[in-house]
Amino acid sequence: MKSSISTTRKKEIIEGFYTLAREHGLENTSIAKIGKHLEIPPSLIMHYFPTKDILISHLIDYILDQYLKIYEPAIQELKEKKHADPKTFIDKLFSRDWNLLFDDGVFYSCFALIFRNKLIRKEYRKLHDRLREFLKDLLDKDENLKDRDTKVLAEQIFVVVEGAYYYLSMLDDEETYEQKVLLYKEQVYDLLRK
Amino acid sequence: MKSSISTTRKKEIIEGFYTLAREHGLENTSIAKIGKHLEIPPSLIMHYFPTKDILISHLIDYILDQYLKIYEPAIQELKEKKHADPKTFIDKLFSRDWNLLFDDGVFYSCFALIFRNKLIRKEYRKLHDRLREFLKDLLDKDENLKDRDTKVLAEQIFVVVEGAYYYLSMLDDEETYEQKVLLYKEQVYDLLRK
DNA sequence: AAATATATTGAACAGCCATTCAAAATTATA
DNA sequence: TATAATTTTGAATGGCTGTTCAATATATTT
Repeated sequence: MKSSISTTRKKEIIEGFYTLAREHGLENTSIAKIGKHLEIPPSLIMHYFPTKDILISHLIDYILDQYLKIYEPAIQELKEKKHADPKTFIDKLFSRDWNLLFDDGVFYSCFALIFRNKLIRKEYRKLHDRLREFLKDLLDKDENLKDRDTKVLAEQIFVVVEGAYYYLSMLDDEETYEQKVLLYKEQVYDLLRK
Repeated sequence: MKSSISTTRKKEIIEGFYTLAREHGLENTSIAKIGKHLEIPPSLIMHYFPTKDILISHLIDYILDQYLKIYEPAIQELKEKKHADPKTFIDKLFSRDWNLLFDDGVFYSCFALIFRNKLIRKEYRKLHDRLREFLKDLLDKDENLKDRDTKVLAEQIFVVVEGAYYYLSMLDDEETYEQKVLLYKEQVYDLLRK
């Protein structure tokens, strides 16, 4: 129980930060605004996060954690089965409910920070490498792929997924969106059966 | 000649903005700082760009223009030839000198704005669609691809390219970088000969 | 040369920014 | 219950933000 107030307050602050960043953008979210949102003085935020840089780096931890959590159910589900069909996972990757859980705006705003902050860059890299490794493990369970280089394959799949979401986020038209998703999904399937 | 001072000043301001954004980040670049950098009062900047939003939207025009310019030599060169080898173009896409001409940090910072600004989103989309259309035209000149859906193919290629650069920007290690580039390039080649 | 339009200056603005600090309230420890 | 540690408050800071405005300088048109 010791110092659990501290823990929950920190969590509360980060989540408030995330909420406001999602609504008004990362660059428009100040410590004072977070304070007002949570009905606490800004000095309390500074008490737990001595500088804004530190606050931001914790926001990034939170975001990357959330990002990973989206994969988690699929990961869990598929770990239990001995041999799983990667297609189930691919479908999840491209399913709509994914994006509903996660705000790409904040994600890319934070991503833009990797170019001037080595630590943030490393954190992003670590996350992406972990996802690739998981997919590799998954592919290794598929007998059809047993003579394939699954590490390379996992990488190629994620490159398509990441490029897909990058481009998809520019689209306004629902119909076009769905149509492109199908296309990219097919592209990943092709990689699997190559 | 009429009102050419206005034109060059505007250009100067935008380029100064870009330079500072590249150095210190978009969110850390203020009108006052641009003024100091160019040795002009901030009010002169406001004279040409009435609000910061307008200034930013012009920066984005500039960036997307630059982005397109990277492709231009290749586009020009290949347009002249009647039937061109797409591989030459792909190689250019993955060549190192590309990134030297362009700052991904500013590009992705601006990209993050598409999520809360429909106009910016549209501009980004337009650029990416133009590049896809160009590549399609290029692929259409290749006889080996004459029974392929080149529009789809161009899209698939760019998805790999964009996903590749997204992931590559997280890497610190030069050697790993080069190795991944080869891998992604191979992935695009596979699409061509599929 | 006068009148008009454009370009540039510099000072000033309120409002927000991250951050500091000392004091108070609350909780845990002895 | 006294002491110590943690949590919370509220007021204050200087510096930076985008923006306004009236005045001046320079260039263009009449």
